[in-house]
Amino acid sequence: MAPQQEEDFLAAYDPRAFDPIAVTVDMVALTLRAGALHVLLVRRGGPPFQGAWALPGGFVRAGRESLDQAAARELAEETGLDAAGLGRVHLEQLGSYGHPGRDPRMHVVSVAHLAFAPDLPDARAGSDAAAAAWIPVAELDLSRQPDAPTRRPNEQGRRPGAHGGGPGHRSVGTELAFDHARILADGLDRARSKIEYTPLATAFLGEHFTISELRAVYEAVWGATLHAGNFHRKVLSVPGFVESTGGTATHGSVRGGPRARLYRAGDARLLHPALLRPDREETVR
Amino acid sequence: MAPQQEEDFLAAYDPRAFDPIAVTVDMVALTLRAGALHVLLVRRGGPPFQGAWALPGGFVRAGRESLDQAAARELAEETGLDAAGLGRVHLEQLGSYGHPGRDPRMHVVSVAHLAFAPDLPDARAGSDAAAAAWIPVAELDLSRQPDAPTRRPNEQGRRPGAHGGGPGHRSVGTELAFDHARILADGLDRARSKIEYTPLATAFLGEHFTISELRAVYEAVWGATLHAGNFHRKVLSVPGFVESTGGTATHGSVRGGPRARLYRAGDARLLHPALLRPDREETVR
DNA sequence: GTAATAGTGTCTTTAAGACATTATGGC
DNA sequence: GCCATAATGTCTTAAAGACACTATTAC
Repeated sequence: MAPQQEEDFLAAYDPRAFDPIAVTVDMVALTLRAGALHVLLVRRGGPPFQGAWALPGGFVRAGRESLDQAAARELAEETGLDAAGLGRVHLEQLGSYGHPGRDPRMHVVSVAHLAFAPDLPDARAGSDAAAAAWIPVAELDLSRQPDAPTRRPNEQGRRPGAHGGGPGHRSVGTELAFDHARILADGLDRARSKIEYTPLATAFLGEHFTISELRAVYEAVWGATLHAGNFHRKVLSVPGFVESTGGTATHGSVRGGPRARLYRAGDARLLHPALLRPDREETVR
Repeated sequence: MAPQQEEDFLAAYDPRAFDPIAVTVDMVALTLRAGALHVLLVRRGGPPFQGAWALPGGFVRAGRESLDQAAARELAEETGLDAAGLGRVHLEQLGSYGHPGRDPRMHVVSVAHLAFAPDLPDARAGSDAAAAAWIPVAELDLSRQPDAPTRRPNEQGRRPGAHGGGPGHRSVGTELAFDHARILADGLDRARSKIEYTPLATAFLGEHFTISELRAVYEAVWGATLHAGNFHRKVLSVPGFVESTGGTATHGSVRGGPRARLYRAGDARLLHPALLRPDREETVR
């Protein structure tokens, strides 16, 4: 911070000397239910965007918590998780969104976070009275500006009811408040690339899992089908990705087949070599 | 945002009802000078951390600019770049840092940004009276907590004068104010991985460059020496990374050799296949 | 001439992907 | 029996890395 800003700082001790900026955290919490990717949303009870879905979030408590702590607190409030439950959830910062017009009431800078959670019981209302629920990502309208894929928040909020250029055939009550469609889209992009280079796909599963369950995570997040045999060999060949528990599943698959062996997450923090998404050459340039 | 927070919002319209949180942007601006990576720093003129180096930055103007705009404005003020010059600089958001104790005066959330710039004239003082300068990264003391490499800001600021566990043999006046050592370290980590998957190493160079100059960027950012022949063939084999200008350099290298051909940045936004860093297996797990 | 560099060629090893094969279990 | 699945094997192709080699330029 530049030294002359001391003056600004002194002035800032008097909140009335500056227009305030509110700081919030918003959560993109993802989980897998019945093989489909779901995101935790709350229904807005008042204006603006009354009745629309929104990402859960809230104010950072000034002087009392860090951004990560605020995000963890919000997530716990909406999901009912305790500290032990939160320990099984992957939480990382996604990015900050601070366009002055993104909230019509005042300038709000939101620090978005991304969470990968195993399948949890139904969400409950948080400290507030809003209904929280896990919603399939595929049901949401995430149409965005065609020329700004995901490089960084360009912070152009979309108006409620304004339909974008995308195929809007399932946009009944599925538009998100504020710029939350963009935040969610950025979170999904991050999730898709994160599981390429890290073993965090295991954060969507229970402590013990089969290779097929792990493959289902990749298929849900990437929206692609993977070759079962090659995937199996690849996962086992990456050092530290998974380690065997020695056990096997109690049942075969729903449609039959041998009982799969069980694994747990290994100690690697990065995957070498990585599990690269198929067929990105076309969309990449 | 959850609906019950309407009340919070209404209250927030009166700044005195809440302890305020200040929102700033800080810049990690990197460039290459004489083959070494440099970062733009300002010398602090007043307490706290008087006399220490700090990242350039400043307050976000409430209601008047986005985070990216604030970051671009700060960078322009410190470097003297106009809009045209900024167009040749890569700018992206790095992450936000909001531990309540990171600034002793009040709770400040800083949205850090990362910039890759070609070699620029000497930095000048910004709108403030601080001296801004490009400092070799190798001269700075970036020792950090050994168990928290870079996963996300853990927001534990270091005390000035408190030496970490690293080899502190060049820490005379090279400690950064606030938590800026961590922010810079995170920026360097981001830069190191960003040039693996994107062609952004070209952002450190002029419009025309040779393959050797591009290799010098990778060597400076990664801190490793690369095989010249393999690097050359690899760069030319990645579609859209560079394209030939048809011209050649006017001189050979300082120590002799043929005149190198000139290239400019291609149209790819991601590199496929990527240019992976050598020898990461050991440090990775 | 000497030395260092630009650029290319060749070979080995590793990894990814397509496909086939065997065994197991649900129905 | 039927069929989908778990797990492994084989083959081809792509890519990375080690190394050699030629041509060119500064000094």
